[in-house]
Amino acid sequence: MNIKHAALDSGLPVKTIRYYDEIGLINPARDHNGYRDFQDTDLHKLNFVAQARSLGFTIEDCRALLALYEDDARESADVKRIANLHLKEIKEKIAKLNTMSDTLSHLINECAGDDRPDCPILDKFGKNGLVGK
Amino acid sequence: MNIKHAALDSGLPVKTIRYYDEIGLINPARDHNGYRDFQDTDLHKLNFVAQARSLGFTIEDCRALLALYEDDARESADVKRIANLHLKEIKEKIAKLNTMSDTLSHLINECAGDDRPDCPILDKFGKNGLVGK
DNA sequence: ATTGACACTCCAGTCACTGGAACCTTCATG
DNA sequence: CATGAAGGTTCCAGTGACTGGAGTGTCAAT
Repeated sequence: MNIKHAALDSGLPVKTIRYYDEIGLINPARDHNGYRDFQDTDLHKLNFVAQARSLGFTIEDCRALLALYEDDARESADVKRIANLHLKEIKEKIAKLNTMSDTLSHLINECAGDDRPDCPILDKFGKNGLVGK
Repeated sequence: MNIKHAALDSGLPVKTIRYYDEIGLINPARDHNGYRDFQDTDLHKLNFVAQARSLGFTIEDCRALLALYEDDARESADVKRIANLHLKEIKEKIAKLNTMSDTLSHLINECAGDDRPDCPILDKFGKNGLVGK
């Protein structure tokens, strides 16, 4: 199976699949002409990685998860630990973005958004952090 | 005022300030010895950028906002437009992360997290996308 | 024989820094 | 005056996870 098929199957761009090969996340066989030849296990891995990436796991997480996936003697606790760490990071990101969103929404609401120069957004950026120095 | 003072004043790392100089976001004067010499306007700009960056604006956004900040003839509508675009991006990121968080939480809840290999997280990663092919 | 759609590798760029090496300046101390 | 510490400088490389492009090779069909 050629790389285009693998791309269609996994939903990943061809370029990304080549990249995953380059960094050793997958290791497809090669045809006589040098073309990658994807077996079912390769497609399986690509789908696995695509799923994990879509949930925001890093490539290194994916590497670890793939290793566990292929390890019959794995302990689900190891998987859960990685997932929980990642969930924590996601939640931290959400919290940060919510703070940004709230602050920015507030500033935007106060800005007239007309043809005059007065702007609470710029005021806030400019004056904060200098007050009291 | 030397770069360390500027760093303490703005809360930005020294390296970051040098980087902002390199990309032309600031343009501090130089002493006879080649050291950067920060004036009040430079500190002002650094604080401005630090504020904007903490709200997630890109460097190019910061450049545009700084230009507006220094333009007496600006229209607040221009500022508001940039801010609104950015807010939209933030909200999209939050939505994506919330989806990730929900999916992952669900999977984690179903995983025993013990010494046995069975793991719904890996099952989901491995089998999804292949079903029905 | 040629065309078009594939495939391949390698290099550069993205974004916003960050770390490190190698070097210079300034000031205080022995 | 030598030395050392603590500041400053530049330049280069690396981060993560791709992505775009150049230049080239292969294959099937016309």
